[in-house]
This record gives sequence, structure tokens and C-alpha cells, in this order.
Amino acid sequence: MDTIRKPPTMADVARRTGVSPMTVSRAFKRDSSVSQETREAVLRAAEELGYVFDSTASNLRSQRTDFIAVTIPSINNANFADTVRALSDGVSERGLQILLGYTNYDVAEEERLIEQLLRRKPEAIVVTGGKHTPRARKLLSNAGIPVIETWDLPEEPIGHVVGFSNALAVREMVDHFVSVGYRKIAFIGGDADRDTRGTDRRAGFIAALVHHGLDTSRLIAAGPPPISMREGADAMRQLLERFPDTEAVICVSDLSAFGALTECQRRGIAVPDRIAIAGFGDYEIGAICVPSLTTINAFASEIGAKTAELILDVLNGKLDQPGRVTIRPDLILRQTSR
Amino acid sequence: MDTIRKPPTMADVARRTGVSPMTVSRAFKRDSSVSQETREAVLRAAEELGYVFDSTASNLRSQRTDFIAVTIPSINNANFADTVRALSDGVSERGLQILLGYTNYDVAEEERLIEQLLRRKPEAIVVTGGKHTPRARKLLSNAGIPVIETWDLPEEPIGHVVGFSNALAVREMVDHFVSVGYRKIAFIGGDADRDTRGTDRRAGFIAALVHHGLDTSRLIAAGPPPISMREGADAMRQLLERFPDTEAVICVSDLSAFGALTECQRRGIAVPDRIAIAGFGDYEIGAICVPSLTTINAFASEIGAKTAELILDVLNGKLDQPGRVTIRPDLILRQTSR
DNA sequence: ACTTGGATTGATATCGATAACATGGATGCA
DNA sequence: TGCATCCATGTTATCGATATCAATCCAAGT
Repeated sequence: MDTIRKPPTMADVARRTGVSPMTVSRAFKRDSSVSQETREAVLRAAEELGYVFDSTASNLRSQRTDFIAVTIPSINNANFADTVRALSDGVSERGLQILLGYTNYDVAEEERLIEQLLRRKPEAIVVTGGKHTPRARKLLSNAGIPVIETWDLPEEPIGHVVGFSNALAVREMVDHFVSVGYRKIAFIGGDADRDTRGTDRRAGFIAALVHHGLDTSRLIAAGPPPISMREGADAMRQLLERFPDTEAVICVSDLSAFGALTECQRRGIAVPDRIAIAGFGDYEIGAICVPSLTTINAFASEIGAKTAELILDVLNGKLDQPGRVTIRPDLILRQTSR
Repeated sequence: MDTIRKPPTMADVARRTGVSPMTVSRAFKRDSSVSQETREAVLRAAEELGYVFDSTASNLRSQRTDFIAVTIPSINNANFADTVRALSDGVSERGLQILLGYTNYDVAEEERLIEQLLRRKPEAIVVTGGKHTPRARKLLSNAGIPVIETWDLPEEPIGHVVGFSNALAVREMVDHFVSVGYRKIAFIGGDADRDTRGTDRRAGFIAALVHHGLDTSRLIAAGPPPISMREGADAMRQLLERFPDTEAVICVSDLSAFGALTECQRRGIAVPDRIAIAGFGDYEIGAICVPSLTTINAFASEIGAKTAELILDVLNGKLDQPGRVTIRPDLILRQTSR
């Protein structure tokens, strides 16, 4: 009797309960009109049969998947993870599920990923950043679903935006550093053509220095992203060799800033007395390391939460204009700077 | 002329190309038999029409979704992120996509999540850990797809396993600590009933101490998971108050170990001279912090890679027995211990 | 010339839930 | 009592790609 029997369908559940398949379908929905006892009978029969709702059929017929597609540069980044978690929590109460993909900081890869994700017919798509290939832009524009660009303030948004100006945020940090007396200020970041947010931050750094009439040559490129702790340490080593009189350094993220800090510790260089360090992103490590890290809070979770709100509003028809949520990053001054 | 026209289907592409829908379908597959020129014509027409392949229909008819469902406790954990990334990379070459959900270290939440994921009809499901609710076990057993439990060695596996013994790994660390002369050894971890891997690690810790005839009372519970840096620092504070003569402490993860280390630094307690510290998981931070962290490498990426291999083998019919891949964690001895 | 076989393409039915419309019975109100 | 409503449920057709079977054509082998 080891016949491979096909898994039960709604029709099977309907037969067992003595109702129509349509009633079974309704019983599995939240707010549809089925009597309490019918619903319980249906669910009991389903449980007894081991029935598992088949959303592939539901998706096709109802033209809804309850997916929210999301692209992030890296799955290993705590900032983006925070955003995704808040986004996921925000939309899950409406039964929406995150379909996540990572681009590895590569716009060509992003294009492929976006195409893949759109085939799954998500209800909306959230992308990290505002720089895309022309084809990716076209795919997003024509997708017929809400598009939300995050972690950036694109000049020509495709649809909605929940983000902040990376350049401006760093600029404010430079302004602060200058105001407390630092003059020889360096920047540690990745290659120009990969990490677009990192590039924006560097642009803000340079613009600020120019504005203050300071030397803009202290730029250390730490290679292709992700720029993490190891790269930060390596970059600090380079910085100390090439510009030993540097007074302060701003890093593209807290991770690289922490790496830079450890390099100073290994070399017995006093932070912040000999050199000040600032990071970006307010990662957990920055608050707890010794000395604690001056940084910029970009409100990663809030980006996710606001994006979720925006998506729900759009899907509820409460918003027909492109939404624009601007986050205002905060300077967090701690022990690695005066 | 602002009529809302429905998005084009394969039938539209077929009409435009002058072939049958079936041929269009074939043109969109990798290895199906279509002539080169037909395929190009089809793809050109599709591009001109802005056609986007609709996988909801494909999923239903072909009974394949190309999803691999994955549950992890937290999306913000670098270890699990490493596993997921390696898994994703491993299966993506076969066109398989990860459908990710997180359980927040809660088996009831895991049950809900597993049910949600199974409705999407994945080709296989990967779960983190070997402890589940009875209903979750039943759902997984009856799903009719490969089930892979990871990051653990369950006594009664549901299907396949790619993992290691958390207890044994910590036991080896204790053995090492005893061999170099530590006697008063403490453990910092989470609450017993949430983080099952953390609980296993603590069990291994206690078993090892018992084996060596040492005091097992130095246990600090840092609250519900995730146990991160802040919790590690708080726990170290408690430990120093309650057991000031402790010689060494093993933490449930590198993050809590780093937090504990920073607490020592803030208090001017010498590590490792006054107290030794060990972590778990070989996170990036452990290799780069000063002093660097003694830890256990659980090979998170390898778990993902092996899981991917196993899934591909099963889906290719190359494996009909339940697979059992045992990872052997490595002790990594660094500066926070002698 | 005839068979065989591979390559390419087409016709038809189908995957399983549900949108849209229809129906019967109960309830409310004048 | 009569008519409008609402609630619970049923009927039918359908979402869009593709599994399956069938047909055509051309080259190769005998």
C-alpha cells in the first residue's frame, strides 16, 4: 500500500467537510464571510487530511503573491539587516512576506536580481540605493507596482523614496570636526565605482573640506566593498604611512572605523589624542567598544519601518503621489573624537 | 489614451513573433530545444513588448517554484548570514532562490513560519537547529520535500542534517582551558528555554566541568536571545560582582565575548592575565579586536555550502538516504586566553 | 527509395484556488 | 404582510504557463 498519493487539495477538504471548495477557500481567509462553525469544521478537516494551502494556485488566480521584493547590497551588513527586519515586521501584520535578494554591491547583479524578483510578481519592490542600470530603471518603472528606493535621496527617483543624503551626513561630521579644531582630516572608503553610498559619503567629505578650504588629498581607497573591519585596519595602516600627521579620519562605516581603531591600538597610537576617528551607521559595536566610536546614526530601522508604512499606505490606496520620506541622520559624538 | 492595458503574456509574445505560446515558453528556458534564431526572435519580441515572465503561472502548472525555504533565528546574526549566503550562492547556479524567514529564537514563531513557507511550495526547506514544536516536526515530515536541519546534531533528525555538536565544541574549549591551568571557569549565555544552541553549549560546558571535577555554579544568564555585545558586557559586570575570583569565562558567542572584553577594559581588568575570555563562532570582530579573541570556528559558510550541495544532490536524485554532514568545529586560540 | 531518428514546433488539457455572479434563507422595518 | 437587506454558501469560468502527446521536416544510413 505504498502508493504515492497526491497531496490533498481544497476539493478534498471540501468533500470531507461536506461543503463546496469555495467555502473552504473562504474559511482559509481572514475576514471572509463564513460561519464560525463551518470554518472550524473546514479547518479540522484540513488538519486531519494534512492539507497544506497551495499559494501557487492562489497567487495565479488572485493575481496577488503577498510578496514584497527587497534588494540589499549584502546580507551580512547589520545596517541593512536592521532595515529589512523593521520592514518585515511592519508589513507582516498585513500578511506580506519579504522576498530578499542581495546584489553584492554590483549594479549589473542588481539588474539581474530585479528581473528575477519581478518575475515572482511582488506587490511592491524595495531597492537599496538610487543608482541603477538603465535597464533596471526601465524594469522598475514598467513593473506596475510601487517602487521604493531607500538609503539614498536620488535626484531622479523612480517612484517612492525613504532615505537620506549620505553626502550631507558626512558633511556635517566634517563641519563638526573642523569646529573642534581638526584640520588634517582623512577619509577611508571603498572604490568609487562599486559602493555608491560610500562614494556619496566621500563626495560629501570632499565638498566639506573644499568649503572649509582644507586639503582634500587624504583619501584612502580600501578596495571593493564590503569595507569591513579588516579593510579598515589595512586602510589605517596605509593612512599612517602616507599621511602620518593626520589628525582625524572619517570612515565609510563603523566596521571600518573599528578596524582602524584597532590598528591604532596595535601601534600604540592614542585615540583620540593623536588621531580622532569617526564611523558611519551607529552599529552596536560603536557604542560598546573602548574608546566608544563617534559616528552617524542613519536610523536603519526607521528606514525599514517608514518603508513598511509607505507600502501599506500605497497598497491601501491612501497614497497616490510618490512618497518622499527624508530621514535626518544624527551625529553621535563619543570617545574617539574630541 | 490612458487606458490601463494588461501586461503582456506569453500569448502576446507568441503572436508578435509568429510562433505558438509553447515555443515562447521553450525560448525562456535554458536547455529546451528551440532553434537559435527562433529564441532570439522571441526574446526580442518579449523585450519590445516589455514582457515579464510570470512565474506564478509557471509555478502552478509545473509544480515547481525553485524556492529553497530557510529559517534562521535572526537576520542580524553574522554567522547565520554567512550560512545563508553560502547556501544561496550554492543553489543559485541551479536557478534556485532562497525564501528566508526568521524565527526570533522562538519555536512557536518557527512553527508559524514553517507553515507559511510550506504554503509557497518550496523544493526543500532548511531549518536552523534541531528543536521544534511537535506540529512543526509533523509539518516538516509530511511536506514531501527534503528537510535539512542545520547548526545542530539532533538526536532524532527529521531528514537530512548538516551541523555539529554545540555541546562538544564548548567541551573542547573547557578541556583546553583546564589543560592550561584555568580552574574557576564561568559561562555567559542566554535563557535556557529560548536559544537552544546556546543551551546546548552551556550543557557542554557543565558536562566538561563535571568531568574535570570543577565547580559548575558560575553561570550567568544574560536574558532572552539574541545575546549580543551589550548583554555580554552586562553579564560580565554581574560575573565580576558575584564571582570576583573567576579565572576564565566562555561566552555563548563572539559578540557577547567582545562585550565582556570591553567591560573588562572599562574596569581596567587585564585580559587574559586577570581573566581569560573565549567566544563562539569566529566572527570577524574576534580576529581583529585588541586583544584578539579566543573562539570556536563553527564554519558557518561551510554549513551553507554543504547544505547547498546536499540539496542539489537530493534534487538530482543522487541521494536517497538521509544525508548527515558533520562539521568539526575548530578551537582558535588567540590573545584573550593563555 | 525507404526507414530511422533527431531536431523543431504546435495543439490541447491542466495545475488548484478564487473572482464574479447567483441563490436561498433569515432578518429588519414600514 | 411585503419588500429590501444581509448573510452564508454554491456555480462557473479563469488566472498564464507548460506537461504531454503529436506532427513536420530534414539528414543520415542501408
